[in-house]
Amino acid sequence: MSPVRVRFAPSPTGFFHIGSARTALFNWLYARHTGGTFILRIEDTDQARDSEKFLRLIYDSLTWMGMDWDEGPNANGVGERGDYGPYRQSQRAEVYQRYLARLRNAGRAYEKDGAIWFKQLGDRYTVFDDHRKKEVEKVKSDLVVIEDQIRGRVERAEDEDFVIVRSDGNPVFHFVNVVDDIEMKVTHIIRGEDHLSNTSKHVRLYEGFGVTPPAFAHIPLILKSPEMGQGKMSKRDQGALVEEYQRRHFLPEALVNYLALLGWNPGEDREKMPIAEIVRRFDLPAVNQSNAKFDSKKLAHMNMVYLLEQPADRFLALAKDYFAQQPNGASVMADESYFAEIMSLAQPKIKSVEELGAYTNYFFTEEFPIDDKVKAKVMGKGEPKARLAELMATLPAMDFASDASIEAAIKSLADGKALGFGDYQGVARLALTGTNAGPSITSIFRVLGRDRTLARLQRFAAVA
RNA sequence: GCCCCUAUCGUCUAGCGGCUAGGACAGCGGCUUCUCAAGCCGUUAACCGGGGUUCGAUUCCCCGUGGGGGCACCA
Repeated sequence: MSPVRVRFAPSPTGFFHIGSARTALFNWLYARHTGGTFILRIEDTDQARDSEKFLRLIYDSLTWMGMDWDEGPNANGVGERGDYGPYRQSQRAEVYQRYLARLRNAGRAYEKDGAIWFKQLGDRYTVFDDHRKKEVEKVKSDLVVIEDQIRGRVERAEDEDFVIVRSDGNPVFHFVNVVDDIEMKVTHIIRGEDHLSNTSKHVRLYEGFGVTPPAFAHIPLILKSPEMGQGKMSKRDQGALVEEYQRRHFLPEALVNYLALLGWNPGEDREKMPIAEIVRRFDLPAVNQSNAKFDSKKLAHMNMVYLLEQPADRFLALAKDYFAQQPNGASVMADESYFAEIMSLAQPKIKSVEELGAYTNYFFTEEFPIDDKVKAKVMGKGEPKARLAELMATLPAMDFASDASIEAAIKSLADGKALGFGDYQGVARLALTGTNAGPSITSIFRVLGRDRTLARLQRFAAVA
């Protein structure tokens, strides 16, 4: 069997959609699983809608998700690699001319209304088409049989001539897609199910060229989640674009892991897996046949699990990346070791990098807000003002060397009053952070330091 | 309207003729705990309907119904 060659063939007409990313991923996984070649081909034949900046978005998104391509344009936008180029359809006009000539010589192409049409073989008749509200010419012919790797045998009638070159001279998708797949020796076409109906056209085209079609594998589509409504996920839907996850500092490996699970199952109840294992387990027959609804909660959970297990230095890098984009980022990161200390406190507690700003805010400013609901709750129970006063009295002599020494000091204070640690924890946290959520109170004491801790307690006591 | 694909908890899914229908996310309850998370334990929840085939159908076939896609000089 010849080595596997698969391709991802986006057209740069919009933002990089999550569904496109999943199609790319399945192709990439299959190439890596089989030791084959992953080709990136740019289908930029629709000049009116294409744009250079969308091209870069495709390169960036694929790279961010870790999908490297063996052939195609270089990610920096300069030049390309591979023996079957050019890899942008806008530069392949000569190839299309050659293939058009082949079709003409075979009597399978003709001109009408200034466009060039592909000719079906068989007896002709006309019929009124309800959908298009006009008479159309049909051809009596055998059904096209598609042996799909995921869906099995699919039969479909392909009984009309169709345009392959527009009257403005630009070849259409069906034609260039098939020509390029032949020229680039693609062995497996893995694409969304929305192309299944087109496949009969493509098979006819292969026949017209006298070429055996490659294997087809039509993967299920990604649908909107129930709260988003009905139908296929579209560019306008919340969470539909890859760049959104990049912007929100998701971990790309979490997104990839989640996407791999949408329409594919590795068996053995495995879900969270390193990419090497996904590559090892992935195969076409295990891909599902029914569409999947997108679940942002499950993605968020996957992201959290990945985040929790990151080594401290990687988490710190992610945090820096995040704060670099925040308005107050520079001042927050000014003291490197202080910043690192706080990030290490935050890592086990947050669910996503984008929570970092709000979660650590009070470490970097005295202007943090006080949560009124929390305040009402904390101040309404026991004698918080008395506890606050006791804490302030104890503070000057407290040993700030470690969390343990701070904890011991507070505990002995509590013991002396026949109280518990919790009687001090809540009010101290409120005074120091303005909320009821955060790292251990002893860590907050230690990191803030004696002076700032005391000052905040005093300030709070004055207004509480 | 025509054509194609599809159908198990709310969601992602396991199941490939005989199962107490399993896992994950979400939900709910509890434990743990200095708060909040996390974690741990438990729990609610599903085979779309009707015909066949078979000793026996979630599983195979057919028909409905639901969902999705396509029917362009878009890709």
